[in-house]
Amino acid sequence: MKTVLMVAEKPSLAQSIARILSRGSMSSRKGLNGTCSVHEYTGTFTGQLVRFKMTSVCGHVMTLDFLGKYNKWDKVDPAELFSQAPTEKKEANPKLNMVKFLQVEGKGCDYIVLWLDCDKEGENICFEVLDAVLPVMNQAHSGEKTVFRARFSSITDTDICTAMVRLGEPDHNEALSVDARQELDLRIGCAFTRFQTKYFQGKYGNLDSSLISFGPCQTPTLGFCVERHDKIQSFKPETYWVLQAKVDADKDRSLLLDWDRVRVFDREIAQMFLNMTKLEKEAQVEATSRKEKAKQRPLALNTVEMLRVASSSLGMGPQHAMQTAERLYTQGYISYPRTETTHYPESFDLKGPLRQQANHPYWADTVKRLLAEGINRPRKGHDAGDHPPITPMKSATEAELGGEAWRLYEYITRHFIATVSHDCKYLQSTISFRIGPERFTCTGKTVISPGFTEIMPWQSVPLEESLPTCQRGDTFAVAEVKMLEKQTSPPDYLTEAELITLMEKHGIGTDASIPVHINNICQRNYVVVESGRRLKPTNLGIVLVHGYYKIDAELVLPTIRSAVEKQLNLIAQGKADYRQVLGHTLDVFKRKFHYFVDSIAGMDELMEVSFSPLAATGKPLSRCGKCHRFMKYIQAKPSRLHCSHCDETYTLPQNGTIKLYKELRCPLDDFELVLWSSGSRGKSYPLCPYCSNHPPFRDMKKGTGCNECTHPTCQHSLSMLGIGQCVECESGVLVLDPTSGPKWRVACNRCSVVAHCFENAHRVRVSADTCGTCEAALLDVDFNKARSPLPGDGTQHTGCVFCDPVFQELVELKHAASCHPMHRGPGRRQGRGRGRGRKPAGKPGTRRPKDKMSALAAYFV
DNA sequence: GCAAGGTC
Repeated sequence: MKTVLMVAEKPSLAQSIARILSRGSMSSRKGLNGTCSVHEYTGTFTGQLVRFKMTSVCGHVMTLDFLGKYNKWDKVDPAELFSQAPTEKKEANPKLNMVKFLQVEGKGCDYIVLWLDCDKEGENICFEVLDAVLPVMNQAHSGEKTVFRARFSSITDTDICTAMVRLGEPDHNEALSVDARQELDLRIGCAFTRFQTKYFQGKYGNLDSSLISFGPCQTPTLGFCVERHDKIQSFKPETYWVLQAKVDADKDRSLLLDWDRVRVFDREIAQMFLNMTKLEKEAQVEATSRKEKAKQRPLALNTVEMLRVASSSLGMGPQHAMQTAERLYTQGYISYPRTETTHYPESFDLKGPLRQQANHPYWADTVKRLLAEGINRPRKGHDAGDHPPITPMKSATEAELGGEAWRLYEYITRHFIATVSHDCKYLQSTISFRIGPERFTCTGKTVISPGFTEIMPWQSVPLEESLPTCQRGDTFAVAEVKMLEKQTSPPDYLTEAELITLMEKHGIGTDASIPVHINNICQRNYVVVESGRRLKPTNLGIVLVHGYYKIDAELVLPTIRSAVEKQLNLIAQGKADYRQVLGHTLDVFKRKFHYFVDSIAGMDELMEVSFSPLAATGKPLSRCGKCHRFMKYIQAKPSRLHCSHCDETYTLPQNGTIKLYKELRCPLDDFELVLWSSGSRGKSYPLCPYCSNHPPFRDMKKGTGCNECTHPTCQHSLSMLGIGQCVECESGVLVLDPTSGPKWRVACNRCSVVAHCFENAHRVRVSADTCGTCEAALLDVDFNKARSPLPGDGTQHTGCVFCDPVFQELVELKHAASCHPMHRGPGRRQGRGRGRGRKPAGKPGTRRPKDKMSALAAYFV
């Protein structure tokens, strides 16, 4: 029997589609990566009985990057990234092992049906899948078609079944347009980012961002925030005047009337109108009207609307809201949360999900009434052909979900119920008055039936006292006419919700990536989130945007994306050649880049005003090995040491504190050593600022400390303080932390493993001798006489931390505090001794011992 | 260390 491989874009879709096509009779198993499942069933395909294997990828299989050597920032001129630097496709998520997985499942299959999402990205993924799978599939008989594309616009039985009988072919042009986008984004984004970062980090000490990034989505996103900031800054308040009249309605009630002229900006004119009206005793009713109006029930919920409401009403940032929604989805509480569609498919079962909510403690009454009286037909929304709108999938309580997840679920559910509720109906009454020659109006709203506002109370029409009944010609006594002086007020900073709307409107990002771009500009410290989730640009953000405006406004305008996308669409439609469009667009941006580099002084002038030069930043800390003057320690991200005399900057490891290390010097370059530590429960090690930036030995990596240095005799080096191979990671060595006493620590120089040992010992040294069993270096330990754990009155003991029975009791394995609990190994019990790294006595392990002697040997080779 | 796009 022949086999048909079918591939969807995500595991959830593979399951839904397989369930539809197999009519529920499939057998499922997990794939080798543990994430994707394979659903199998038999059926007919091109008139023959076949075995179907339905599975999925997880989004893109491949990602684009430069060849390795072009990722070295200090060796490559960013200008080279536009053309010379070659790119390669790498596996997008190596942990998922997607290529291998596809090949295992695809091996021996005869046909392939591609069920990827029906957008350009999906079309591109089709070819990523084919690249992986075609080489291992059975060879086609001559002329037989083996590759098929299923095109569907919703995940409904009819759509999926129709797609299956009308299979087409994947569209190469659409896929190519995505290849072009990837390459443009990569080359342009990286070139500008590297140039800006290096240029400004090399000049200023307090930028407070370790990366000055640029991108065709993130930069316009920042642009919106700064545009609002500029409007606020340049706002000049204007004074205006308003007439306000009050008439007596009943004996104890008065009505406030609005002036039909709304406001005037000339005081004398306002005064004139006041003079014409203030002596009038009566207000005459000129007209009355009563209109029934409706406030529309909401459209079905899509992603961006959910993110807007989450930000503005629930106070949840888009990134966080999306994570919460994803969790609700994987736990089965809501439907797929990434969709642009606001229209329920015709076959969508609205009553099913509604019935599930019929006993919910919060909205049972509303739901029961809807079910009894009949639901309202939802409004016609937009069908993007991706996924149905976001709806609840099962009932849940606050106690069950807790906190944030509950609040988002509650909103999604209330929104869903609202979409099948009736519109809110209210009566709008208007009375038009004349006082002297001036006209005034009074309007009031009274609710006829609340409709959906019952379940979305925050949308309800505010309760007002109804207007008095009257008719044309009636008169009311004027109680007061007065003139109010007011001022126009500036707009406030952009809210996240407004920003999302702007991004959506200009096509910046997609429903899935909008939260990422907003998060980016926060993380880069271009904007900060203020109260009410308003985004206030920082000095850095403002200077960048103003700089772009000065040099080349197109770099920050929202049109930068749409202009490129227009070109890409030509590729997709087969109207333009992929190579030509790519080459042309790269050429345009290469020119822009060179112009930007040549004009950078224009942006620098703005930087100077807000930021201090390196030489004027930081506090003197340690001495330079070249000039022996003090270098300044710059704490702001990225932390570094700067020697203003030599005009050199040495970067330091991030996310920790730096102190002077006893004024000790590196024997190689005479730089004073500093001590890096990662907080009280973490690790610490000395490092030489020069060696860390210019590793002296072949096997020492950039950015590392003395605990990775293979200097044969320096007392701080790995050679002198290293004990043995790490118990958990492959390449690390456990190194004694010489500063850690009296709570002595031995820490891995690569991973987060830390062993706490010999509390209260007053001296610990690494001996030149090694353990006969495991080849680790022995430790020489002196204990305090009063608190010695040694038998008898002994204060001195030499032994192996892993094998010595006395020491084993005194060693406890832990992970540095910064390590996430998820990645922690098994508990402390395993920590005694060498854990899984331990090898049986007398049998040398397969792994080369990385002890002192072997490290030395490696160095002398 | 960089972009934006999928998805987990």
